[in-house]
Amino acid sequence: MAEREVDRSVSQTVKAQLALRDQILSGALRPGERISELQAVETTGASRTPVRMALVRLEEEGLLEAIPSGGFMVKAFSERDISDSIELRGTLEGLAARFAAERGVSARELEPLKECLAAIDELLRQVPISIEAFSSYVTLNARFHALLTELSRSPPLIRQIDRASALPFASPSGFVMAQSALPEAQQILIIGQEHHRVVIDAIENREGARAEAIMREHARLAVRNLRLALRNRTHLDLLPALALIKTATD
Amino acid sequence: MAEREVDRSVSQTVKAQLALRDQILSGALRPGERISELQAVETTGASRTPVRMALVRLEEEGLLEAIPSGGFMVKAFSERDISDSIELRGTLEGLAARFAAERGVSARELEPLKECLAAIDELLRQVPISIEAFSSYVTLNARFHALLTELSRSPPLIRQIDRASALPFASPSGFVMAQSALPEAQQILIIGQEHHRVVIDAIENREGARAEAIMREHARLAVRNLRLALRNRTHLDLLPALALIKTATD
DNA sequence: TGAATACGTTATGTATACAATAGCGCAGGA
DNA sequence: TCCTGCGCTATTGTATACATAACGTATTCA
Repeated sequence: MAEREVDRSVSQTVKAQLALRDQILSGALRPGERISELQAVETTGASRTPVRMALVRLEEEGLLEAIPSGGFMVKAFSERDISDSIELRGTLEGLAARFAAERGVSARELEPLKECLAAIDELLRQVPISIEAFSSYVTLNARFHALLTELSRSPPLIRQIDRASALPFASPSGFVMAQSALPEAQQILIIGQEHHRVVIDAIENREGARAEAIMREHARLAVRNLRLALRNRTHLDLLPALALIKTATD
Repeated sequence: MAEREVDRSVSQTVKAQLALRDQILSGALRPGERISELQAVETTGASRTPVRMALVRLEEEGLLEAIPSGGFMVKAFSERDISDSIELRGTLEGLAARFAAERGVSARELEPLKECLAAIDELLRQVPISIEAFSSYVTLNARFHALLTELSRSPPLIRQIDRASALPFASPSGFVMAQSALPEAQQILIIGQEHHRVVIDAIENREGARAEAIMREHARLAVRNLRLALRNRTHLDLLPALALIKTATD
């Protein structure tokens, strides 16, 4: 009995939204491709009304684009769009870090951040890092960034960062593997981890400007990371642009 | 014949969205108040489906909040939320100004900005400034900021700033009058105009850091402006929080 | 008298039927 | 052979009907 209720515990709208997002981010729907409501109804199992609500939400989320004559298409992103998105998110995270530093954070609140840090340290001890470890890193890194954002205690900022991260953090993708194969990956991860360490230190010492600066630097590292990945794009040609954003921000 | 077609030229969804937004921002629906679909159907003239789509859009826009048990309510904002939103927008505009400066902008592209600047100068020559002039100022200022954002040539950033500005710039409100009555208003406007002048200069001379810094300072001015207005809140008690955000950002 | 439960009403979530429009194809004429 | 116009089809936009869940009220029992 409990098994069947799993389906009903989530609204049809949410179910449709998740299913469609997966289809987009997995590349089943390619950038530029028009999304047919009827087809979405078939693949998601929901009826047209919740599917339409999901489409509207995904449009607001930035994954879809409204077609003037009606309907939606999967949005396409240029390389510049992607790197700008990374820098954008870094700027917002910088503000969040500054807020955290200026407004003060208790040792107890920093605890989960430090645990994340330690866990990532553990992973990075592997040389070279395995694909599984890299995958764990991606999850832990996302968690670190989310926790850091929360420290700002600013609902509008948290909300905005969530929206700016919709693309960067949404997708599970094969890109992770492609990137972990790069020889430079390990170096970049180590530098990124150093940034994590510094931002915690800055927040602890209530150095707002330093906390902000390091997060922006962190984003610039991610942009370098993206460029690097794009130079080795042999693995990537078939992946949707969104998958690119994801990993480049990690 | 043409008269009736005006109604049909806009989709029911858009019509409902605009109507509901007006109701929220005008204060007809108070923060925290639940929005009844049925009531919205009556006041907007659209049927339930487009009304629901409009509600979803307004939620994504940040004006509404989903109620766990179903339905939507008008979102309420604290003073801190509002000042954070202003600083947030200033940070994004700073990034936009930096992009504009670093990426280069032609003299022709700066022309509309300078026209705005001159028009505002003209208005500020009045001492004290009239309510009508202040109202024109609000419009011109919004135009200036929109043009500046465009100069970044970064669609993701422009989009994000639009979202961050949904609250600041959306509302026509009686708050304009309340603020223009403050004796300090004129000084603040003059300082703000100086910021506008500096950012154009910085962009022209491709000084990215300076362009960014001045826009962030501009936001801090707006926050001071907000605090000032809140100290004289006699006129404001009956206005929805959103109306506050609007003017404080101008 | 107060609290708890049951029932009824109301509002939201979902599905589907209907309408309108845009795009496409075919056919006919120049 | 190409261009134009008409008509059809497919898909989206809108409306409404149905189902379900939540909230309020009233009644009953402790």
